[in-house]
Amino acid sequence: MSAVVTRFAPSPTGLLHAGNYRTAVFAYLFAKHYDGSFILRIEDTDRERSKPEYEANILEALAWLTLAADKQYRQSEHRARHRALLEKLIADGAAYVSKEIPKNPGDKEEVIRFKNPKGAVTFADVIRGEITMGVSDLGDFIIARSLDEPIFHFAVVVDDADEHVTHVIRGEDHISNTPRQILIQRALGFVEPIYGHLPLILCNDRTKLSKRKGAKALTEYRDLGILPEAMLNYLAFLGWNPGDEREYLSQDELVKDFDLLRVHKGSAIFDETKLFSVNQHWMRTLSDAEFIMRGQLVAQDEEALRKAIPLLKERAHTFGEAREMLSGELGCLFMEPTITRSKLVEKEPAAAQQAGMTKSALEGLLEPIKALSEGVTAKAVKEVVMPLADAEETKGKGGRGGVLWPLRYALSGQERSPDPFTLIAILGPKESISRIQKAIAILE
RNA sequence: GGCCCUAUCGUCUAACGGUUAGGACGGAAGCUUCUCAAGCUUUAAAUCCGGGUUCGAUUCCCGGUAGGGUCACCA
Repeated sequence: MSAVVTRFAPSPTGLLHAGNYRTAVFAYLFAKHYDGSFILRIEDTDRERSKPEYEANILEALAWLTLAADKQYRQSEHRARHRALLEKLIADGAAYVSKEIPKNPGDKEEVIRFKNPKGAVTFADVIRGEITMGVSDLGDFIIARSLDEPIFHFAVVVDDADEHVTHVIRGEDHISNTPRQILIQRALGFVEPIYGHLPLILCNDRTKLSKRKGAKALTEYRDLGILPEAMLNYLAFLGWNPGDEREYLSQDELVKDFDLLRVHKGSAIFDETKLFSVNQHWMRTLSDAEFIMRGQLVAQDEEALRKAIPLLKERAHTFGEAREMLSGELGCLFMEPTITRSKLVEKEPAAAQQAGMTKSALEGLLEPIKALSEGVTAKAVKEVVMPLADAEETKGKGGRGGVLWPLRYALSGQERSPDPFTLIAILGPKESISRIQKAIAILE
């Protein structure tokens, strides 16, 4: 049995989205699972619409997803071969030059049509079983605009045969193209590859994913701070699963377990929320150093940044979000916050508006915190501070919150933030004292 | 409209005739807790409908219905 060869054949006529790349993922995983090869063919036969920047984007996206092609070429490089076979088909009488009345601007007055043998074509699809389609209605379909301008159907058939592609793995939207391609194959005497038509990836409205409907280019997710291993994992699980209850698989594991036979027939909706949650999982598997590097995280205080990583790991779903947090809700770790008196005394019982209780609570924290050493852990801080807060609670003066709220607010300047123990551990006792003293000053 | 494909919780899916129809994401509740986040626990939530076949259908067959794809001198 010959080695498995699959291909991904995008046309560089736009930015490709997750649905397009899911096809690449499956073709890649299938080939690699069987130790075969994966070919990238840029289908640039449409000279008008093909653009170098789109091709560059495809290359970038594939590299990001770590889907390495064993071979890569542009379809236009095979023009001579296409021309030769077109001539052969015409010589054989299987195709002919046809005079046309141009219907649209750009239409040729002469094209090459394939002589349709009529009848029906049946082919086997690994995912769907046998499919039979009548072919008469197609008429003598066009296979080239001229000897040097083959149309998709023709170029695909020739290239797949020449590259010894054994499995044509592509989207379900190609099912109706398959019969005419098989007709061309037969006329050329090529062996028929095995087909596997993947279910489509849909938008929320259940129609084919498309840029027009707001589907992001795959590279946008990269820019948002999605990890390639997360995207790969998520994409692989759209229409496939390993058959057990594992949800997070690495590329190696995917290659090991992937099989076309377990691919679904029904289409799936692309769910960004789930993608983000998968991404969070993969972010959490990173070491703190990797997290900083791969997330391209920067902060004035590198030491504080390092200490803030665990916080980011529990909060951020993407690196973009992590970067925002560093200057947003976690900004207090790097910059002194501005605080207001009214927020500071928010937990003060209504009876005592003089802020006296808050002030004394903060003052009571000064000495114990001062006694802490630099590099103290959040747990150790809690052991010192919590008893003080508990004491307030037993005195019935507003509970722990009477101490913890002003403390946390003095340190963070935020209504919502990590707990004060963690804050002190990251800021260090010295900076913490400084902030608490400023809060006390406001209450004078 | 013709042709083709498809159909399990809101979403991704498991269950190759026999399960209390399982898991994950999301949701809700509780615990924890000064807040947020996380974590832990609990919970709601599905076999499109109708016929067959069978002792027994999510599963096999047929018919509906619904959704999708495709009908270019694009790919």
